[in-house]
Amino acid sequence: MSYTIKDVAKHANVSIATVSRVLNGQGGYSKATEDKVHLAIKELGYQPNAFARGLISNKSNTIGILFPEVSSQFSSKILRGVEEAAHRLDSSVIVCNTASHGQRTMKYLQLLTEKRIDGILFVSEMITEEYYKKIESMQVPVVLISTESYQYPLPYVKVDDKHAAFTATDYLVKMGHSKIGMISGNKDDIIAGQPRIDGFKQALAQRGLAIKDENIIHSNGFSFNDGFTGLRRLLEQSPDLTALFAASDALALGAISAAYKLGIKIPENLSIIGYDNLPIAEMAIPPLTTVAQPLEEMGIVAAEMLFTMMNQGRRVESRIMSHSVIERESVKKVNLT
Amino acid sequence: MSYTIKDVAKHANVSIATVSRVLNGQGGYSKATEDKVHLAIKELGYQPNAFARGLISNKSNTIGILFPEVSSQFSSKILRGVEEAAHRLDSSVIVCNTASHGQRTMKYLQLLTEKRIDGILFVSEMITEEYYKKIESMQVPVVLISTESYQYPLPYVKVDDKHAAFTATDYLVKMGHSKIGMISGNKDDIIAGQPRIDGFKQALAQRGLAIKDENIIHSNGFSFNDGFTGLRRLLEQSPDLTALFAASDALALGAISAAYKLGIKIPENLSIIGYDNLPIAEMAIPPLTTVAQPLEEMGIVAAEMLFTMMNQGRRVESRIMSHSVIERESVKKVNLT
DNA sequence: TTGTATGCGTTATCAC
DNA sequence: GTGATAACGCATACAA
Repeated sequence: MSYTIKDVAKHANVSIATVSRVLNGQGGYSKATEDKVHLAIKELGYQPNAFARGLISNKSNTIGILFPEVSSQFSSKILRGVEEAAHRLDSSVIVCNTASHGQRTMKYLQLLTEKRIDGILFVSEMITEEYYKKIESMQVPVVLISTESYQYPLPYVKVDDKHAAFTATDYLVKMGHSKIGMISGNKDDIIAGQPRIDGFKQALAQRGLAIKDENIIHSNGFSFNDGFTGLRRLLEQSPDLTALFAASDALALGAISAAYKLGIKIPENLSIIGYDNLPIAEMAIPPLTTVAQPLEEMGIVAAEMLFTMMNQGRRVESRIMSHSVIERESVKKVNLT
Repeated sequence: MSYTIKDVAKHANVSIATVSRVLNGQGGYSKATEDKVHLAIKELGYQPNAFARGLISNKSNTIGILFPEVSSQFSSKILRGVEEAAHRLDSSVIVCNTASHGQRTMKYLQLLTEKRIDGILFVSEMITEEYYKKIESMQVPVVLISTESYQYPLPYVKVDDKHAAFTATDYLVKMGHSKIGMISGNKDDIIAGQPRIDGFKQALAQRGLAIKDENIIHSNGFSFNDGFTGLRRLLEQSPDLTALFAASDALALGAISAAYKLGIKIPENLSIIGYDNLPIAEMAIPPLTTVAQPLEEMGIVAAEMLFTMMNQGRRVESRIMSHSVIERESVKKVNLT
């Protein structure tokens, strides 16, 4: 197979202990032997074996990250950030696509345990009791991304959904709109669903605007199709809306598409603000004004939190990342009445 | 730390050999001991240690995949497929973002070697001599995705770029267009650049249409921005084009955006066909007609190829995946003159 | 400054 | 059917 320190030792005429020492740069050897060893390593093309190292150190230099769906722009951006942070610390990242499926998630956790990964990142999903117990038994640090747990003491990094939704809605109001609708995600989603609805309502209330149920459409999810069908339904209920807050960029894009079919001009006839600031927001026609979540940075921050937990063994504070509205061209300023 | 088979053995009053046997379901033990062992495993919450197993088997049940950029819809889709196939075989996948950077790529390969991954997937990038030597020394199967190597005998899975570009262009011709332009990627890219240009030209030639240099814009890449600026440049050179083949969906979306700014209606004034069929194609306004690559399936197929190489140790045939045009609304049928 | 020996958790080869 | 025990490749405590 491949060479071991034993081979290197023989080749360099030293003991394996010495080889191990120079390999880890621990000092305690002469320059001469160091050179000898390095030479032998090079000549043989020796490659350290992470299995053997891991067996001793009980560390894998690998972290695991679980997504409900890896192939979304949302996930990709986070993954990009995580990967970057991990790479800086010579760590690898294993991706897991849970498909929001309990059994599948548990299987991943099992695999990750056996591989003795150093930490876990959990994205966008609720932590069930089953997950938590498993995680706890793994004795490994965990950080939540874009979700949080009310029942279990797990650190997280996310934006304040309610606040961000408030900001989005308030932006619409500031631009002169008073008849504002919303297409929300699933309202049973206590992280990304209800809080954004609450933020929306609170912004209206604070400005003294009426909150009407027929101005809100509750979708099943946050997808393009949800937005597409959502807009039709919304406009049937409330034809006179002048502005719309979509709880995700995908929803917003779907709404824009539906508007296009319906002959409704954006932003002339209807202003739309999204949520997320995915790459697609910029590509939309018109370019989508939206509330940005710093996804890539969230990935970096979460990974860094994980590493400090791993390496320094200390607890870490959750982080609320700041959001901001990115003004593009889907919202029109309107004269206040 | 965590329990070992030794603990389990003691707990069940058997030897570690027996524990190992039932753990691997090898038979050669009585039902009674089997139950005893299973019970002990459960009671202790024993977790096998992949390090120890790997040390013996020299297998990690992990594969590595290298992308120039993980956070693109293109990469995500492939990753999704790979992940799916790997999961079915209880394998994990480590993602690496090379940023098309030689040194970074080499470092990843180094990490993957040390971790004794079972196979490598290489996406969208040229294999340099340096990479190939490293890969060869790793003694591990490799499959290329959406790229191929003319110098090294590495199996790949991709679509036929030239053919697909031909198909796209020919579709435009069949729809009645004769003044057709192209925004290509980098023409120095011998995989996704030049071949698509060749396919474009060949389709025109076959139909007896003139091939004019000013009808082709060579971008630096395949991005939205390249398409955005590309369309302006193209139209300056050739104002009377009625149709456009964009060598990627991102290019196409950029072109659509530019057209929107320019007051050019798609498809009334200009028909556009893209390449890739990413999710964004469907979200475009108008929805983009495009040549589809089955990205997710390519990921699955490539991973499966890798696994048969790994497990059966035999060589494997490269796969040309079939493409198809997805008709949406960005191409208008025109009367033949 | 260097070498010897032990153990990390498993699997596998022997014996019994 | 079952149990010792020797690897696997490395790090490290202890000797020298």
